[in-house]
Amino acid sequence: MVETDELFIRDDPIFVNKELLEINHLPDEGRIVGRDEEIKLLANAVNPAIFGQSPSNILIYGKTGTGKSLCAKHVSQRLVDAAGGEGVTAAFAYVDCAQDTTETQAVQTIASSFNGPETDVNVPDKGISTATYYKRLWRILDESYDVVLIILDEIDKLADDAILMQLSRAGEAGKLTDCKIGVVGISNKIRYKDRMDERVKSSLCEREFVFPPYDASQLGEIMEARRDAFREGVLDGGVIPRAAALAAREHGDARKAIDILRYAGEIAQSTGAERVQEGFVTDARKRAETDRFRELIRGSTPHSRYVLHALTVLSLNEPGTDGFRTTAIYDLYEEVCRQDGAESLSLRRVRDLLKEHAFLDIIEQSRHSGGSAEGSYTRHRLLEDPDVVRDVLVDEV
DNA sequence: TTTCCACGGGAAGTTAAGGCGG
DNA sequence: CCGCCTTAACTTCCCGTGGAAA
Repeated sequence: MVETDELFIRDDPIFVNKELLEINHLPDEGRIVGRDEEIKLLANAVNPAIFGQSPSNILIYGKTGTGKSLCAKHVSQRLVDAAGGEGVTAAFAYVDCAQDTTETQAVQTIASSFNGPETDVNVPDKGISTATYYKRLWRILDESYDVVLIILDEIDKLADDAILMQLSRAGEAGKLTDCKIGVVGISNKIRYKDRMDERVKSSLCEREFVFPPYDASQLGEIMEARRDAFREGVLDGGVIPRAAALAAREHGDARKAIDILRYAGEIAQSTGAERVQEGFVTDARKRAETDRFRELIRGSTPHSRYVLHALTVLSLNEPGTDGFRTTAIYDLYEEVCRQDGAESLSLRRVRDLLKEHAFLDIIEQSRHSGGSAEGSYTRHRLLEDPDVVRDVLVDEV
């Protein structure tokens, strides 16, 4: 036990184990809720690996917070353990493609995570060519493993398909002699497959799974499993059901549901309330949304925000419309620029900025055509709550 | 059918900022 | 510290698109 220092308050009146509500906290085995079927199917697809045979390559789709990464990691870990029991040396690597967007960065991450002290291969952080990273990766794999799984999370954030091509053909091309590779791609864009190279598509998508959003009762269970984060009896009975209902109605995103729960606790903390009350949930949701959105647009350029600002104003003025066309947004955008004393960018550039927002799922684009001499055009619809966007944009100045 | 029009987006070029070896 | 190279952000030019009107 750690010695207690009287100077600091150690008795948090609300939380006892707040880590349980942090985003990177992974539940233990058996605490994964409502994904039994998915886990079984995933396990089935990679099952050959425990005998040292090639596992199927997998593509997992599903919106954020549906447990994709969680299940992929969970199944991979169990596979590695099970294979060990059969005398097969297995391992898995996890790559967050949002962080390693280029081919080189991704290979580097894979190679260094498989590399151990027992190999005589050195994988430097940088300084060698992509081809060299591959060569070293193949050597590490052949020397140390019978079979490996490579999880590529947020695979749609990759700049190109090159690494998928390399990984999927490593065996055929004779780069690897002993080791087998299984690739687990994770994407939250259902349409990701459409723009994949045909050759990659056929080999990578041997098995596909779609993870549905969680429903209210599952979200409730997920939060219930983290009740230990709070001091006993502090959490009012209505809080979790209310948060679950709210989260299920909007997105079915477990991560957001847990965020809501944490913020509700923080609101109780900061207002000095003794208990976390059901009434805190609404505010907690708003804070969760605001924080998440702030994070999403953190580091974006001023003009990127002006464009968003323009679309937000339009959405607030005419709620319920199915979107606004590019030129309407551009006109208002120019106005926003003038108010801010900034020179406006070209229409061409604004089109690209809108596309970037669409990529981040901040807005949704749809093509339309028709009208006299109007040809085809794009409509843009804000996916976020306009009030949240406005709040973030306003105090971000 | 052809013409017309506003729009979409590819290609190539410019500029400023930042990292890197010497 | 300097020259060299890469990258991000943005522009300019221009061709393709698709339905309505001629």
